[in-house]
Amino acid sequence: MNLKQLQFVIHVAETCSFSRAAELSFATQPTLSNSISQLEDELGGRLFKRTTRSVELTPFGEAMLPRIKETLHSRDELLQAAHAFHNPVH
Amino acid sequence: MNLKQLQFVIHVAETCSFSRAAELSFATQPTLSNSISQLEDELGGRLFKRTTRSVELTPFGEAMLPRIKETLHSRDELLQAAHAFHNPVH
DNA sequence: CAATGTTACGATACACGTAATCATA
DNA sequence: TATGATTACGTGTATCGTAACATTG
Repeated sequence: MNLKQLQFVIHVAETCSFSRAAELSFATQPTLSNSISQLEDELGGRLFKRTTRSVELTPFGEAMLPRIKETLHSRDELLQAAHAFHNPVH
Repeated sequence: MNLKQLQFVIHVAETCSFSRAAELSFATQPTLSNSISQLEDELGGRLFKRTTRSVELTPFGEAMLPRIKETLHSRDELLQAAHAFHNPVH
């Protein structure tokens, strides 16, 4: 599991599409597809239900999404805090 | 920035030693040293003050540590939630 | 000078993209 | 059958470990 995979999940959930999520992520569709499959294997279940015309979160995906967002949010706060430390508000 | 680097930081902070942290992390000292240097570059400052006999957190490191722990904690909760979803308590 | 962190460098593995394939609305 | 996801596969890069080096208490 890594942070990039989590960001991919967010983008897929937001766009309901692997191809559009790939654009958002500056990656190709296969790269994103593989990366998410790998994460799904690690988490023990599918996060998305795919058909050729639609992508939607599974119940498992719904359950994981808030946790995933929280983890990415923590990362963002960490980066912001690092930046703020070196550029303090006077 | 990745989760492994964050875990390395925790181990170094806990042991006050790169070599002991490397053991905890199942990595070699150079690997850990490089990985942390890379993170420090990305965050814009040294997290640890090194001498040959001691390693201690810098003020910047002190400031980042809680954020780092929080991010790793979020990841742990995500993994636990995934496990719990497939092994619900009856 | 002994213990510990860093640098250099080569090998291996992994991530990524291209191309081809599969699936379904 | 056209759109969009997956699989196959080769390549380039990044990660990791070994060995050599630097540093300092």
